[in-house]
Amino acid sequence: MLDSQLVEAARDFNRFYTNFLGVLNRAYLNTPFTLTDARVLFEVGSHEGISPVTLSRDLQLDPAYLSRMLKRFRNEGLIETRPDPADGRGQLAFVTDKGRAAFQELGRRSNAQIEARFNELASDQPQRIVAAMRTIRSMLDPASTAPPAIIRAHRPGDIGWIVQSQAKAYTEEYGWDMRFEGLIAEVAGRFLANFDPATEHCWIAERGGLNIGSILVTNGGDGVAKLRLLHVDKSARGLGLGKTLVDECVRFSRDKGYRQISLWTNDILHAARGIYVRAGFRLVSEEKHRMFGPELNGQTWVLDL
Amino acid sequence: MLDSQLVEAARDFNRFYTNFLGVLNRAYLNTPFTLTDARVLFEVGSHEGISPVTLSRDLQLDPAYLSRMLKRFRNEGLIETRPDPADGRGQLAFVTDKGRAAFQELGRRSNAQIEARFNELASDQPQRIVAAMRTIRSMLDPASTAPPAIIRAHRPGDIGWIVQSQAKAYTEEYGWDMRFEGLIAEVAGRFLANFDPATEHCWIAERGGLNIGSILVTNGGDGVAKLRLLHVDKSARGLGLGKTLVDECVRFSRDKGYRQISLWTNDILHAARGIYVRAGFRLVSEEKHRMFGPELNGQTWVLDL
DNA sequence: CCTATTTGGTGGACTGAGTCAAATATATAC
DNA sequence: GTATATATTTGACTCAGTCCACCAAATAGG
Repeated sequence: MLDSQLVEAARDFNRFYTNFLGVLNRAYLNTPFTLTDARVLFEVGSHEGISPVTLSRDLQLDPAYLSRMLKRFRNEGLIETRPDPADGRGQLAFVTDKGRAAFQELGRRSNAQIEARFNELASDQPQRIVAAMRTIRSMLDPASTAPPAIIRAHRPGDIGWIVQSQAKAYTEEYGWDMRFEGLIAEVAGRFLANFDPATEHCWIAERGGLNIGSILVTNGGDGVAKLRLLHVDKSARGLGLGKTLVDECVRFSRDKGYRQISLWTNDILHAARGIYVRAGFRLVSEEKHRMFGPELNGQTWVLDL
Repeated sequence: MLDSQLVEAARDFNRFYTNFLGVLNRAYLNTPFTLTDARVLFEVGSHEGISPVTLSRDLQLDPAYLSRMLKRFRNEGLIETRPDPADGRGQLAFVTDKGRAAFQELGRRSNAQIEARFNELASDQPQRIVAAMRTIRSMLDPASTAPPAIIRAHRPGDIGWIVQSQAKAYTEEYGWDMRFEGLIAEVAGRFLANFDPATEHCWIAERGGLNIGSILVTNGGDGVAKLRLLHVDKSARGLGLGKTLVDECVRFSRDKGYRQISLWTNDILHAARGIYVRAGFRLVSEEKHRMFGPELNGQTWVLDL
């Protein structure tokens, strides 16, 4: 059965990760806290006003054990508890300043451990690991919500990411050949080489430290802004990110005094075309080409500002 | 720092997975074994003839504790130990039939737990989870970093990877600014755009599906081959990969009838310089520049073929 | 060859993390 | 009002895991 292999593999991973976490959790050996202490402190610190029941349910701890632990923390001045005004039986836990300091110190140690691990890895491995972790988590824990996407200016490495992610995506999805990667690498390279912050910009959409989308505006001269390299990673489609990115470009171009935005795309990229249409672009020319292997319909769209 | 979000995300996953494993491990509650018992029994069962030292190292257990545990297992007829013929101090542990039965029963329970989880998921989710688990494992488990490095021609996405990994590395290590990324993106883009397989080549060093190094030869005209974009990821340094890549380029250039190879580098890249020197390159010119921010010593090296 | 040091394994003694059962007080259901 | 469920606490216990000291065999150094 196919399933049994998967189960076996998952079990194997669990054994491995049990060991791995065991090693990481040794970090607490130099502190006065046990792993469980740390988990509780962390939970109280990050959900102020949490009740012991919730705590014991979330962390799977014996209420008696937890009660004593909270008492200890109270005596050590790490937390405070107040009666729950809404329920005479319950109470709410808060960290004191001292508790917060301890909790942040634990966080720092924990981060340092992981950072040390990540530093031993190849440059793009941490991102892949985190992406994989997110995959697992999103499936095993449907309640977990993806962190919100943010849009920011480009940073070192981002331009390479744009080239790589788009090259891979279009090769896989449409069978384009490497000339496409060559084209975007050149476009991206020229953008950086002649970058004029006053009239040009690159936006990267990022979610939880992972890049998920990109777009850029370059100065085409003659009052025309060129919109280029719009792309949204397939893991982030359907969120309206493409529209947001395009809107951002339009707003930027208008602010900077361009009179028109133009862009070049290919008709098979339906999702992108929909975005352009809704943003008010109009198709001005179209020609068949074979620049990337398969026969394509190249299109030029413009928007007057 | 750039990485802090990733670290945070990894820590978050670890917290989640600690809980998750905690729940799964409740499977042992109905058996006479603790989680640690089960881990040891599993390890002995799947590595017959394993020695207690190895066991205590692999599972991070106190040798005294383990010794007592093995004694208990021996008394209960679950395992047998024989003296190690190769080392009078050591011993080797084997499971008995009864032990094997117990160990398989534990495996069944464990599988059942995971199966139950998987059954609640959509049809393709288990596969994706397992794939993600493999990703994580292959990167975090040093033992599985074993696969040898291979060197191959470039494929879609590789050029973007070159740009990204080098931009990140040189920004972090030497503080170069984004103009550097622009330069290499342009170089890489032009390479692909005008790619002539008869006289040019790109090599990617890969290990276990991950890119770890690159180099390329372009036609500089006039019988001169240009060696460009040599880079080895920090996770793969010290393996002689740089040398191998350069040698490959030299051989290729000789085969293709070039009369000389030339390259441009910066003197602070000591490791690279060592490789060039050993390959027989000689320094022909040098000039200070500030192309990437900090003041650098650009150098041109050549090798007559 | 003898001596010093390291490594594999074991027993004694302890501790404290975590469990189980019972008690108290408040809330909710009918 | 009674009955039952929920939140928290206290008492009493146990056993998983640790620390230290020791023995026996192996290895290293002179």
